Amino acid sequence: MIRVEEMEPIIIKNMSLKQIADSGQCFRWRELAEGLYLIIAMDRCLFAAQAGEEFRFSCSREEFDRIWRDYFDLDRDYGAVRARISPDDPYLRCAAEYGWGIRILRQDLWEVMVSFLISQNNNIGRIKNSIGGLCRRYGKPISADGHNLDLPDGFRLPELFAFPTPEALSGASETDFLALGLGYRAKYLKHLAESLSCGGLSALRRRLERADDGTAREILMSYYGIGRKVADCICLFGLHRDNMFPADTHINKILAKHYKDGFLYEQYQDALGIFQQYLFYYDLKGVGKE
DNA sequence: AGCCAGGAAGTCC
DNA sequence: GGACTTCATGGC
Repeated sequence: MIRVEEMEPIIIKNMSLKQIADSGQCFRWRELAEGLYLIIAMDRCLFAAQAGEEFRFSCSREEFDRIWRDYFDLDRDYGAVRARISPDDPYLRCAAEYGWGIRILRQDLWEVMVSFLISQNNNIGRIKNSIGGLCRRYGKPISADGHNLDLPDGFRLPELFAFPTPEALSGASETDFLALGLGYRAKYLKHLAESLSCGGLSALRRRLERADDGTAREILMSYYGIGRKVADCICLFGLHRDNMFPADTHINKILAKHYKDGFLYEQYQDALGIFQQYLFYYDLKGVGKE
């Protein structure tokens, strides 16, 4: 068993590493062992171990408070959010109870854009493979030095790579992306990487930050290959706009089946994205059917 | 073999 | 504005 013991263990409620890893919002977490995850984000790596509400992290306390507390969205009380679900909404209550440990991570905007561009009409396993390939080919190596890990004999850590920059990806061709299994999305990524290279990403970020939700969606949809659903995913997962409610095949199926009389969009304002994740995960795991 | 996967663009009307 | 088709590709 691998031991992670740099920090004193801390207690976190309403968080399940396994549920987050399986929730389809991030595609690069890796389960190294039961309850132990390797997380790469923001050009850093982190080893995280969970036993009940007790968590151990491989970074210093200072780094955790400065970087990862925000990444895990720990300043939001998800228990209070769940308590807002209407008593007359039994399906969402069940979904939220099932996915009690899901949180909306504060991920890097560019990584989210690329990830959900690739996600369209695709399955999560293949999305993970494609993104993993992109990082191996075009991402900068990351070191796990400084992380205090007690590794069992013979255990070898995988090579770690940062998510590739727009500039790194714009150097690749559509054929290169096809070889990584991107399919027809290869040309979308080629366009996106080129238009956001050389300062384009920073400019976009600034525009999005001062745009309202509708405008942010429109800006994102103006890019080749980004439609309504992907734009909403980028707003939710890349900009942490918790009132966005991306409707994919799972959500549409749920709405048609269990919400023929409507969904409480107004009442659930500014928590819609979290509730969407509960519903998505519930259906993804096959619990919510029938 | 056909259908599905965290859909979007193109092409009709 | 819709409805319908096409787009890659692996898994079941």
